[in-house]
Amino acid sequence: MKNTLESLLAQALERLRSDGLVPAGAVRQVRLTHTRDKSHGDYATNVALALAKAAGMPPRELAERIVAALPAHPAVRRVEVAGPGFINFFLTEGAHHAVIRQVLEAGARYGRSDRGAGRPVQVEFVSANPTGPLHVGHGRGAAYGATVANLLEAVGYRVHREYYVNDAGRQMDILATSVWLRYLELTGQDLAFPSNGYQGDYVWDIAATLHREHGEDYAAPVEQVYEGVPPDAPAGDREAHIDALIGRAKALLGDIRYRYVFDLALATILDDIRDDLEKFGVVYDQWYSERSLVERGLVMQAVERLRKAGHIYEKNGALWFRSSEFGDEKDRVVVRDNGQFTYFASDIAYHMDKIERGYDRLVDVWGADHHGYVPRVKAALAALGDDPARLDILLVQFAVLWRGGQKVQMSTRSGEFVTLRQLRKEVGRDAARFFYVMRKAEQHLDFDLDLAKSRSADNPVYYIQYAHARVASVLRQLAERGWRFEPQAAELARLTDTREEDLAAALARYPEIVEHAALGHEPHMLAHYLRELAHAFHTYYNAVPFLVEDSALRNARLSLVLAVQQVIRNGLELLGVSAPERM
RNA sequence: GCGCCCGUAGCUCAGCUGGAUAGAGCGUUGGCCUCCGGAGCCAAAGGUCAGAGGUUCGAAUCCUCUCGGGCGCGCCA
Repeated sequence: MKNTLESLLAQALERLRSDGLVPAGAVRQVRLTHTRDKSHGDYATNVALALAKAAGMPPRELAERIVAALPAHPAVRRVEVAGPGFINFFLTEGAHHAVIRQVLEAGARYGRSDRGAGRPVQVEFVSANPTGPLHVGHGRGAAYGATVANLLEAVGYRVHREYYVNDAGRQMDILATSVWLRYLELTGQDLAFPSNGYQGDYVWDIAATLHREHGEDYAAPVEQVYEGVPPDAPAGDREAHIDALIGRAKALLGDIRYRYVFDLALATILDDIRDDLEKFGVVYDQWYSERSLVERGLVMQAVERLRKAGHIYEKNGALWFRSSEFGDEKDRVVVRDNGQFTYFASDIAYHMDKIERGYDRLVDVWGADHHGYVPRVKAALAALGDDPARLDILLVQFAVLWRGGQKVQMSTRSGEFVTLRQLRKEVGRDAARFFYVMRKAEQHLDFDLDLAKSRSADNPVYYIQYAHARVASVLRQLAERGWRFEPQAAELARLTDTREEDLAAALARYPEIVEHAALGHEPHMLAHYLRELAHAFHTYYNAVPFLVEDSALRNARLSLVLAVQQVIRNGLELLGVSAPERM
């Protein structure tokens, strides 16, 4: 409907343009919105206000001219100029009700569009280091990224979901060494575990696997391991300490055995993360290995490309990328004085590769604490000759958990509630997925665990799901009374109650909500919409009986209610939340 | 110090990219089932949109400054 009206307006403006009244390009100014107040009709536009100056006439007068030039349309009952120069559209009753049949006919497809025209988009999200289980902080990135991906798909993009696996850095060496040290402890030796090592129980678990499957094959005397290693903090430097231990692990194990421990740790943790996300309803098309970037020489190629383009220089024995010429606040090292690539160098290569894989748009979902990193990645794309505007970096603020009116401490040490797995176990997948995307991404999120678990109206997830289940229940009642839903028998024109009109209007808005949420990367809009729709439904349910003797009216009301159910189901599907038939 | 995000009802937040009288939920107060699921509904009270300037027909929304909160500023990943 909205599109129809927009095209009518475009035609009107085109006529006025050929009369020389409005400038070329005016059509792009067309912006149609739903009215908040019913006395302003169903849709309104402010084009006349926006174009008044360029047209050189008062807004109201221009509005009148536009209305006069507007082609007639059967769904439009009346068009009027109001206020300072708004043009308000009033639709016919039939137009209001038409959406009900549209929803029922389109079913699961209702709300989807081909706006993206199948263009390929890559969405990269979570990408947490595989050095431990997913933290509750990663959960928001997971829920948000997955929902943004779903939304983009719904509006017609071809979406590729990707997880970038940082399997090549120093953190992974620390993990492998931590596992090996725990393994040495399992062989019965005592040692002082490094303060900088990974302390979690999962490290013990991996070490136990190694011990169970390979006995003492990976053992070495602790005295040899620690011989000549500089002291740990607080007496010494913890970084130097752990680096020396990594070196010792590599030396004593040799390349092959070290790599085995490393890969065992990586595979175990990655399996855990994959499983965790799958149970959270988050599935990837690809897990992209940083190590593969290095091994294929892509990192070297990326640096070489920058060098050839004249954006690399040497200083203090290191290679620097002149990112400050592309909007970054300072230049950045890509190759350290010890010859190793920095993490940033891999990231340049990774984004170069993304572009080369032919995506139209790139979406990165990052934790907001990485925001300082945005300019340098964009700078790299620009320096490589690509358009940085093709990359959208979406920053997600942290979530703070609350229980019993208190902030939940989330330190690894306290052993309190830290993993996504635990969160899922406590509040369930549906509540977790919904709560994570309830707020816009750049807003800090207060995640109320008690509320997420409560089964009441206070809890928006249950409130929405309950509306869906209630419709299912109505259908069960229908069958018990020996009736069936007969859509052909429905006389939609009988739906004249204001609550029925409100519901139909809400249904008509759904495709626009999806499009808006998708293009703006704002899943919270869909979450809010569904709550409003559920509210309109509950109000209707309480006020009007559906299962009445009058077949034409009964089937009309059932049509409306089933359409509501369909839209709730479609919306929840995009959010990754289930739509139960009974609760 | 510099940069990014945020500041809207007692609390948690929306506000459709500058529109018409700023909206929800919770909480508070008062109501509603012999009827399709009370995990529900209705109503009332509650606002200097942090503050001050500016831009214009029109600002919670855009610009500048001030105040307050969060985060970030490595040859770490």
